[in-house]
Amino acid sequence: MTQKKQKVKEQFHLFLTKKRLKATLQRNLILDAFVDLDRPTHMDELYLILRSKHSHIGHATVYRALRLFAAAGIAREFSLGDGLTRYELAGHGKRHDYLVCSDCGTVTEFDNSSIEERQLAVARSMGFTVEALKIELRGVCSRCLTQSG
Amino acid sequence: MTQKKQKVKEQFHLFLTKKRLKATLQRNLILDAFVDLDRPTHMDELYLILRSKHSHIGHATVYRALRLFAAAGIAREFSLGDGLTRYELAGHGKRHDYLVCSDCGTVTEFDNSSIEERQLAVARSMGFTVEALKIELRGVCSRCLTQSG
DNA sequence: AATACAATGACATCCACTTTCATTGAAGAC
DNA sequence: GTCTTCAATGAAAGTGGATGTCATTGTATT
Repeated sequence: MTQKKQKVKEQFHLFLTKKRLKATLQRNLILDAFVDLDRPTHMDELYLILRSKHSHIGHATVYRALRLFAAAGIAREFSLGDGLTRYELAGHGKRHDYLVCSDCGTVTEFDNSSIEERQLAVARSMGFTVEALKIELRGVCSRCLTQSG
Repeated sequence: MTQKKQKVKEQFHLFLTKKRLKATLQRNLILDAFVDLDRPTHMDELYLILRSKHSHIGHATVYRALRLFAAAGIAREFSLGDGLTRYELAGHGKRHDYLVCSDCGTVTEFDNSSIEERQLAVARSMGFTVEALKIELRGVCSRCLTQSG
């Protein structure tokens, strides 16, 4: 188990204890799958991964677990406009720069700090107090480009 | 009627003629309301505006009209992750920079052309072929800040 | 005016997500 | 270790935004 995973699991169990909630088998399995995947995902993807190994997990439980992870500060909830609620491991800072492949649908993150500084400056000059910033690029990732070409 | 509105209506009727579709009373009313509002909106907002004056419009018709506007190139469809499909007048270029007020929910656009080139350069350096770019800032707009302070 | 067929709107359906509720199971009490 | 409490689970029902269905209405061409 990686150090990062260890830390996330500790954080989650601390949260459960604090709120007098229970550490169930399902929650552990879902958290493992979520951390192991290590990229932004959504309920259905996790559900399929989990069902392939453990057939006794309901989809409502996966939904509830993901919301719980968000409440625990382990995950961040976001959306890309395709109707699915997505989750990513928190702790990447406040940055939310996504590359969404319009071919395979995979979401990857990238770092764009120099540009964000200027974005924020423009917004502030309009009297807007910025709380969150999201940059979303849609296109074709290098893997899909190679395969189709 | 503004020049812009005139132009949009002409474009729409050209589209209808080309596709052998019909210019109905409802479509005209919906287009008028959409252009007059002059900011990004969604079905329900338009529906309420329209119903307050013309009780003979069904919500399915508003949905269909908005999709038609998008097909005609008059409107652009987008989402902000709140489950609503939003539409804005097209023709602002390919840029989609939104300021979303977390207090009043109003969406305003801002122009950020100097930054686009750098965004694209970063993505391309990762082997990503960019098709669309969306920047979304959440925060409190100057009007809400003044009212609450 | 007559004809053809797109558009409308009430209603049903879809889909992602949430809630309900009877049952199961985790964790503290003893 | 057993008991007790009450949160968690999962199957099924419910929500809400968006879309499909279909009989009827309305537009535009003949």
